[in-house]
Formats: sequence, C-alpha cells, structure tokens
Amino acid sequence: MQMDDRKIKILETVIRNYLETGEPVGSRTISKYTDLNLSSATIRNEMADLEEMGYITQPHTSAGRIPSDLGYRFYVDNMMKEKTKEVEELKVDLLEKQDRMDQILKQAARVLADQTNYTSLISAPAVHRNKLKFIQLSRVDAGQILAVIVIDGNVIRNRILQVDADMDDETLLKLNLLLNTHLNGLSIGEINLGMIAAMKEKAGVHSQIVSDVIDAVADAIKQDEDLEIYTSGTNNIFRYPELADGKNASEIITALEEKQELTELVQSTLQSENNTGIQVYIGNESPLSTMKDCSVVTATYELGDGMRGTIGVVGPKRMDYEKVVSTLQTLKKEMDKLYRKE
Amino acid sequence: MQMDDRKIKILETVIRNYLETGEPVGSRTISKYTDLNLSSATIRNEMADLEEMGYITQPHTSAGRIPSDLGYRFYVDNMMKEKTKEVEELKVDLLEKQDRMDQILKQAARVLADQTNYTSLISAPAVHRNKLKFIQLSRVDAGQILAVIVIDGNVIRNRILQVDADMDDETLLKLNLLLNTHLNGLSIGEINLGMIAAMKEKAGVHSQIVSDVIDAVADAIKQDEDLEIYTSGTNNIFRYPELADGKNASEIITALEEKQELTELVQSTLQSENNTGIQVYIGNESPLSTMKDCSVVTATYELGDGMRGTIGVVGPKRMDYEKVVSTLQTLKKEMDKLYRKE
DNA sequence: ATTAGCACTCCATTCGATTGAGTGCTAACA
DNA sequence: TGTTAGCACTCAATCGAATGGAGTGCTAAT
Repeated sequence: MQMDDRKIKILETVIRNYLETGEPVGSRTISKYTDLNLSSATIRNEMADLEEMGYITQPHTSAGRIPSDLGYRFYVDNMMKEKTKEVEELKVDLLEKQDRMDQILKQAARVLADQTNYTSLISAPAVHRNKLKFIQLSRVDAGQILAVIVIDGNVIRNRILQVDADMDDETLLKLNLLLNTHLNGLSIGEINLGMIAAMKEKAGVHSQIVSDVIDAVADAIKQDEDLEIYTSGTNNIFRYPELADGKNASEIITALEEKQELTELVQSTLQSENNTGIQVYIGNESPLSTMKDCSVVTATYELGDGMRGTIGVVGPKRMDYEKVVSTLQTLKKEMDKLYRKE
Repeated sequence: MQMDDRKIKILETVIRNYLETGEPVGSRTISKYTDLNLSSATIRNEMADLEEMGYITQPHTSAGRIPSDLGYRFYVDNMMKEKTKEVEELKVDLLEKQDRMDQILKQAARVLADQTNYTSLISAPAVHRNKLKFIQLSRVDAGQILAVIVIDGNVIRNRILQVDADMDDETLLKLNLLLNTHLNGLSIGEINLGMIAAMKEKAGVHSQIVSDVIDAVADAIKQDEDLEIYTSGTNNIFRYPELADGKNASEIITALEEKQELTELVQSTLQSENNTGIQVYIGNESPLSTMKDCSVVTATYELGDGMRGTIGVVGPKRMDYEKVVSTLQTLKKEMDKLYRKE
C-alpha cells in the first residue's frame, strides 16, 4: 500500500487531534475537521488502510484511532513545523549565575520544565580528556592543607588533606611550584607513574602529600565521570493521566530519582549525534525500558573543547513535539553561547 | 472519662494492628489478639469510649476503628518502646567520603530512605554566624583569578573573577596578605564598610579586586543561608496506597521537589529543639499543610560550633514510628560524631 | 461488670441493562 | 472506480439494583 497526500492529511489530523485532547479520534471528527470534504465513511476506509500500514491503532474495537509509535515517528520526521519564537527571558536568567556550573544546570532544567510542562533532565558536561590547569596547596589550619584543583573549563575541585607535621609557608611554596611545573597542561592520561615517582623524589619528606594530591586529582576526575544529572518538574507527570496512575508514575519517578538509569539515556544521546543535535525517542525507541510509555526528547549542548552534556524532556507520547523541540533548540543555543563568550 | 490500663491496652492494639495492616481494626480482632480475655462486646464498649475521647475514629459506621492524630500522639508519647539495634553499616558508608559535604548528605538521605522505606530529607547545615578561616587568590589564566574562600567547618567556596589587566605573582601575594590579615577569623557580621574602605585604599589600583572578593564572600555566605535540602526515596510514597493516589502523591512530590516549602519545616525543627532532639509531627501538627495526611519525623544534627542541620522522614501517618525514631537517633549520632573527630 | 444475641448500617463487589461512540460492510450512486 | 448512505455490530463506560460481609450499637440475661 502507498502513502498518498490524503492519507497523510488524515494521519496528521488524527495525531494533532490526539495531541490536543488525549482521546481517540473517530472518523466523523476528522470529516468535520479537515477541508477534504469527505464523508466519515470514506475516512473510515482510509483509516483502515492507515491502521494496516501501522501508523495508527485502536485501543479496542469501536473506539477511535490513536497514533502508534510509528505514527508519531512519521509525524516527527515529516510533518512537524518549526516553531522559532518564544523562550526569550531565559537568556537573562541563565546568565545571572554564570560562575556556578550546577546552578546554571539546575536553572536550565527548571526553565525547560516550566516552559514545556513536562519533566526535564540535564547532565553536567563530562570533563573527560581535559587538561589540568592549576593546582594550589594552602595551609588553612594546623595539620590541614587545602588542595584546589582547576581543570580546563574552570571546573574546580577542593580537597582538605590532613598532614601530620605542620608545614611552613616556604615548603608549601616549593611544593606548589613542583606540582604545577610537573602537572600543568597535562591531560589525565598523560600523568604516569614515572612522573609521580620523580615528583615524590623531589618532594623528599613530603612525598606523602604528593601522593595525596595525585589521589585527589584522580578522584576529582572520577567524580566528574560518573556524571551528575539534575531533574526538574517531576510532578508534571501527574498532568497526564496515562502516566499518572500508580504503577506507571512510580516507575518513572523511581527512574528519575535513581539517576543511575538516566546515565544510559545520556550516553546514548551523546554517542549518536545526528545533524540537528536533537534526538527524539518515541515509546520503545527509548534505551530505557522504563520509558516505554513515554517519549523522550534530548539535545546535546557543547561548552567548547569537547565538553558535552545532555539536556532533555520526558513526557507522554502525545507530547507537543513542536514546542519541545523548539524550546530545546533555543536552550541548546543559549548553553552553547554561554561558554563561547567566556 | 478516664484512661485506664485496659483502655490503654486496647488503644495500643488498635494502633499496632493498624500500623501493620493499614486496615481499620474491629472489636473481634482485638478480642482475639490481646491477652485480656474479653469478649468483642466488651471491647466494643471500650472502643466507643476511646472514640468519644478522641483517640480513634471510624472511617464510616460499621467499619473498624483507626487511630486519630491524637491517638498516634498518645502512642508516640507514651507507648513507644525504644529499639536500639540496627543501622550498623551506615557508619562505614558515611565515613567513606568525608571530604565532600554534599556527598555525605546525599548518602545519609539515601541510607535513611533505604532503612525505613519512607521518603527522607536532609538539610545542609547553615553556616550562619561562622568565621572566615582563609582566603586565597590565585592566577589560573590570563585575566582570570580564582578566589577560594574557606569558612569555619571547612566549608569551601570557589569563585572565578575576571580582571582587566593581568596580574603578576607579587601583586597577588600582597593582595592575599592584605585580605587575610584583615578578614581572617572574622564572622560575617564583623566585616563592615569601614574595613572594606581601608582595604580598598591599601589595594590602590587593585581596589576593584577587593570589592569583587568581598562580594564573593557575601555571596558564598548567602548561598549557604538559603539552605540546600536533599531528598531521597521519593518513590517510596507509592508503597502506601493512602498517599499514592493521584492528587495526594502529586502534592507531596511537588512539595518535595520545590524545596521551598521544606525550608519551613526545617526552620521549625531547628527552632523548637526538645530534649531528645527528635520531633514528631503527626498529620495536621506539621507546619506544612501539604503534609496533613503524612507524619513527619525530624532530628537535628550538629557539626559543632553551632552548625546545625535537619534530617527527617516523611511517610504515612501509620508509619513505623519506633523504627524511624531509632534509625534517626542512630544517624544523628553518627553525624554528630563525624565532625567531632575532624 | 460482662457477655450473647440480634437488628442495623454501610461499604464493596458483582451483575445486568443501558448508552453511545465508532467501526466494518454492503449496496447504491456518480 | 471512487464515494457515500445506511445499518448492524462491538465494546467501553456508566448506572442501579442486588448481594454479602464486616462491624457496630443496643438490649437483655448472667
């Protein structure tokens, strides 16, 4: 069977109508809604065809039709019109707290959830193959040394180290010099055992501190690799009855809370980047089985130098794809811009 | 009417039974469960009395009785036995990541939720009237200065400052000296305008940096004052049918997500400390109207020097108070211990 | 003071009847 | 050959009556 213009128009009407109302749509409704001037009987025939082709289904005999996953897919790929207005204010909001990465991310997630009325998630960018920019040891108290580690992209980690013997400023200065001359500008992979041994030797009695700092560096990186994910608007799930009832809601919320599962989603998005940078997972297309009754739309943002994170929306299959995609696009652009400026 | 031993025993049976099953309990059940050897008829008379006194209610005529808020209150105040075993492992878990405050808090919340099967929340300790311990400026890049601010209790804040002209190490050293000699050991309230003016004067051309640092300090403190709250086990709500249905669940989850409301709860707990440090809010006793169908149990932990935070549990009114209270007590102790050691 | 017995209440469940939206099919029509 | 009117049929949803059962309150007897 072949898709023709009329079938497409009918399919589109079914989908748009269902997106609005959430109710199965029948032949009579379509006959009235479209400018095709066809009787409901004709529409019925066409709908039977569309069902056979897999684009729509009936929840039960004698109900109207609703889009299948394939139908949504067709819609997203071929029928969506771009919206490109809106989401002006968030620019300002985002810029407000530039200096705190996590604040920005939380803010972005919140904006996204507010704008769309779905649940949003955002992953902090993975630092990965980035370079050490700066290390600083300071004495904050008797027996306590503060290590500050800065990675490219101004990601900052702190660590308090305990030392047995108190340290004078001069020693500390020397250690700082030692660490920075050896490690600065190196990526994580470039720091090897030989280097560490050499540094320890030069540090003499203070070799312990060197080990501790190296550990701290390794730890800081690792912490960044099990990427953090923030969510917002979890409660929006309750707006959509098909997701709100007991078991379903519980599963989804659990998944959103146990960020564990979400990392899979994030990874999947990061890997398979398509030309637009926007991914749409409909129902079972999602890498998460928990989300089989949802649609997930994600975008990848870049903070320059290969630091990439994911931002996305989780909602019912009958989500307003146009709005979600356009909002994501705007947000993605803002995020990209944000750091290009710095 | 007076409370006597028999009434107490019956009330207790009603409550314990209801805690277990979640179903209203009838007179026959009680007649069998207790060692009172009374017929159901007698029990019925007593239960009518208890109802009149306000300790129990009927969901409808011809149903069994369930405890009222007052009944739970009586139970919590007079009938609870202390449990003091369990929760051994968490000690280890907690100590593992000592150096990252937020990690500890998240971990604690998670342990609490896992142990109890309710939803848990924890607020980061407010730093408030604490003293500045250490300030350090470092040059990390052309035009970028990293400011590290350490507050008593080893709370660390970072800030990247942009500067127009590049700075040499010597100037930086001077600035560091200037800032530390003036500000170290001062509480936030003690830093006044006169001081700032004096410092700016000494800094000469670099007075802008001084302002920026002061701003950063103020900001770091402020950030700490709108206290952060972490939650865990939100999904546990779905274990309890009386909370799981649509509207209720939605409200509670929203409240847990919009941490805004929770701060009220935290404040209320922090202020009204009783001798044990544990607060039990039953139904409407809670300062949050959203929680009127829940019980909330909170504890205050101290990290020495007046830094106090709140840790708590949100669950159905028929929660296992004994377990929750004992778990909270253990956890509170662990948290207290944790920092006394440092 | 306690208890057996009984009438009564009210929720929960089941069952059937009804309703209505929507379909599929057939036959007529242009 | 494509379109349409008409009709029988299906099935979820809704309503109401009937039924069962858990539990109470009250009364009279012990």
